[in-house]
Amino acid sequence: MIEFVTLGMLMQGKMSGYDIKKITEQTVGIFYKMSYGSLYPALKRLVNSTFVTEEETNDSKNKKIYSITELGQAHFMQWLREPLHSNKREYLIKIFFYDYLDEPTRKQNLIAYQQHVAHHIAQIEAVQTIVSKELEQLEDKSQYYNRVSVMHYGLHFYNMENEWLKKIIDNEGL
Amino acid sequence: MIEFVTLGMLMQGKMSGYDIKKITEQTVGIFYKMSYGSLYPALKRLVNSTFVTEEETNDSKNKKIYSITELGQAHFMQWLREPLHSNKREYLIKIFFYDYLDEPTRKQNLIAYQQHVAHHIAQIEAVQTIVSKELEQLEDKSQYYNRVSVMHYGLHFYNMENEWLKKIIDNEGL
DNA sequence: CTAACCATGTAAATAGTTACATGATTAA
DNA sequence: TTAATCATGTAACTATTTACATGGTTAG
Repeated sequence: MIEFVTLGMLMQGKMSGYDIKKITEQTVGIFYKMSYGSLYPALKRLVNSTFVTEEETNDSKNKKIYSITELGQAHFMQWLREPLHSNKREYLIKIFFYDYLDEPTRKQNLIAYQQHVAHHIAQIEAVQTIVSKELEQLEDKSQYYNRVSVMHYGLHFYNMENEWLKKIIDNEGL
Repeated sequence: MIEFVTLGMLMQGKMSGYDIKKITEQTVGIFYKMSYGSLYPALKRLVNSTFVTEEETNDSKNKKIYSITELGQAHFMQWLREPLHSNKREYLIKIFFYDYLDEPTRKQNLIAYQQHVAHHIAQIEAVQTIVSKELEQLEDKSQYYNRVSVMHYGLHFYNMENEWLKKIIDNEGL
């Protein structure tokens, strides 16, 4: 994961490890945390696999500038083209970089993802129907208030995602 | 994390590891994935620390029934009382178990969490103002469409959370 | 009788955090 | 001159996934 975020950040130009972390924080920092303890080893791995090159500045600041290679770009683009899968919010990182992706693939992947979301909504709604019937037969419903509220959260969450996806699929807003 | 989810599930009664996983899937499965590879070692650790006891059924099914001890309950409740912190959706797991928590602490923690959410919203809105000004000066705004959309996602997400929290703080809905 | 489900577990790999360690530069 | 920021890195730890391995029970 961190490798692709790093490659994605390097797509806009060469920079130091420190800068990669700073820009990551400023852009996708709300839902993706990057620590130096994972970033620097990742950069080393990326250099070893020739997806990235390292050049040392011999000026006073002893920093290293990383650039993405053509191989690295190809590797990144391959990852970007793959279908969005919902775990760990990786999809949001990918969508963040979707300006690099061609429109047909972008649309295709977003629609496929939206179908997953729609499926989740249908699933929760089905459970909700069963649960609300079961709750009716109980005297003390308040005993399950928080449990049921978390189920509602799921519904709110996926509905929000669905609305958002609908908009961006049609390139609305901005 | 898995220890507390496990303890939480055992709060409603004794059951097998298999059942713990099944119930976890059925309830918080949308945002928390539990695998046997983490569950069984966790159960072993919980038994070692006397938070849970294990009894073997000597019938045909060779299963083990786990029960939460008083010490385990105290340990779980201590965790539950702690402030909600937003990383990794742990807060949703906690809120799911909030029917076990006393109302004042529940309300206090939810309000504190809502303030974090409000802070995030303010932060994104501030960034949005700067970004939209910067975008105005560019000819090709569409180049940043997806990046900006992900920022909007953040706003939608936190607004959804804020609305949801507002409702459950006042014990509305159900 | 066989497929789906019940049931438990380990080993290796993956991924990442946290704490530590160091030192230069810049703005107040 | 001192606090903040720039800058890089390692080691130990924590947590979890994935794949493998095994075998019993139940419903159609």
